[in-house]
Amino acid sequence: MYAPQIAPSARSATLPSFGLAPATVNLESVFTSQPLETFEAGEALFWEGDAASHVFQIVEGCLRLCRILPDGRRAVTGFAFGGEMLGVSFLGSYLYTAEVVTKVRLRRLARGRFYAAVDGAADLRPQLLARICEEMGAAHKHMIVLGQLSAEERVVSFLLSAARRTGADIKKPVSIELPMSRLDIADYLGLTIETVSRVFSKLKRNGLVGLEGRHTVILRRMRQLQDLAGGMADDDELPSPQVSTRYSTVWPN
Amino acid sequence: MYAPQIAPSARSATLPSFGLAPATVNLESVFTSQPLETFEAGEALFWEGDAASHVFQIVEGCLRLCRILPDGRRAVTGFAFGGEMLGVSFLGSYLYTAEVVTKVRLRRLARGRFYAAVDGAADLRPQLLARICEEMGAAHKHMIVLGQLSAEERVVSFLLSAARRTGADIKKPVSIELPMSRLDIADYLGLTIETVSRVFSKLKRNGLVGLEGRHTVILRRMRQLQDLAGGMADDDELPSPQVSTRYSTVWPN
DNA sequence: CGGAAAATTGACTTACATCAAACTCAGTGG
DNA sequence: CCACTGAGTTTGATGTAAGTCAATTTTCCG
Repeated sequence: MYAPQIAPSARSATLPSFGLAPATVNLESVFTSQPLETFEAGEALFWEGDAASHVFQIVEGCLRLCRILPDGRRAVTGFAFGGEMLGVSFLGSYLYTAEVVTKVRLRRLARGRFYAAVDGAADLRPQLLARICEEMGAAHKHMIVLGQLSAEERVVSFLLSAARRTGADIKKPVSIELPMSRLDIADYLGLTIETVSRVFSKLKRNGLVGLEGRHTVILRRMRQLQDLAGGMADDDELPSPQVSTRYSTVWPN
Repeated sequence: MYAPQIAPSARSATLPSFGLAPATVNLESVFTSQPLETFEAGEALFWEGDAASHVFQIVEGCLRLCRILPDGRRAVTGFAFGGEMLGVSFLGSYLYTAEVVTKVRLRRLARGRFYAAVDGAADLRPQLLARICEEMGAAHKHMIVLGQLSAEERVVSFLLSAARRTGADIKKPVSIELPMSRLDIADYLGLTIETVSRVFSKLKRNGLVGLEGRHTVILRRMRQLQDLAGGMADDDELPSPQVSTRYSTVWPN
């Protein structure tokens, strides 16, 4: 899992709904009447510790989610992209600062209104829970990456997560965009810039990836990359599509 | 936070509900008609990857929540104690194996029934969300511990989290019980047994803690311990008691 | 008690961090 | 259009926190 934020649930967007699916409404529809806002690179959507006043639906762009420790160290806890929601799983205040990496277009809704809307629609409640559960799964996975994997394993699993985000077949070479800086990646993976850079260089030297400019990586040897990921390559996207699409009014399980 | 599982919400249990609080039901009450089960040390409650069939309410005891990587490495993603719930934030299958550290007494409920019960009571829905948000906050905190803190900082922040669990005043010396083994702690903190042990010894040598047997630690110099925790000592237990107790029928914010 | 598992301690190694250049490249202005 | 600039990145040399390997020592349970 690339971003610990609520995943875009690509399936429900891309699959036709057949005759079966009664999916009357989906979570995204809650935002449809909200105006589209734009944030430029460098701006902050909200700050860690701020009262969590809104829930956001990212339409496009990339955000960096981070916290600063008292002594200045920075932890990037995740990235958020178009199609995801932000701010759903916070209690009173935001857990992190959300900063724009590349120009973001989004819709927002006051938390109270968001929850009221979801709470009022029996269809939506299980969808919200499912989203949060996905986010939880991502957080757990990242814990393991940070706690158990070597530098190389961390970087490779990051690249593979990014690849998976594209939706492309993960068996075949893919070109991925990494809009964030090396520092962002380093702070996300609990490494230094230099270490991230050295792993990139080594992967390139061994022909596993190609680097084009600062922000695009071509993953070439998918099999070998999988092997280097130390077991954090597989198992995302657990096979449970039934929740979001087909039986959307039913609680998980 | 110590355990990434849903916190016991100590306040709602200990505070009187005054006249104001209309709190008709609380989340725990959903389990009251379920029989009390017992699990002995070493048993597993469920396994990572199993279909997530039940939600558990831990009455007493301690559990270790862990995942095994393909190559045998083990990650302990958290511990669970009496008063907490387990299995709430899973989609289709359990994200980790739950193993009993010390004899556990619990009640369980089929997930479908649990969610139906919560979904049917407008009072309970915000409570469930609040619980999951707390769990999310704990997961985020642990990410930072694993990604940014030194060995000493990790161990100290672990000790302080354990101290906070006791509910005692965190300014004054406390004696804490650590029922889990050093290996469990090491795998939780992304360190080795030896490193954990060395940090314990150093803290003892410097008079910051006392060690009595394998499982009890006396925290003596709270101020200095706080300083060594590298900024992960404070800020749990965010001031948002309103959700669970006083306005329990209202969504956060 | 005795014995095995758990924990501690010590000597040594290593993966990653740190410090310090050099290089790249996207803007900007001449 | 190209030189200049500075942030971002890569590369290299060196340092160090934590890991590994290997004995002890402690604990606790029968």
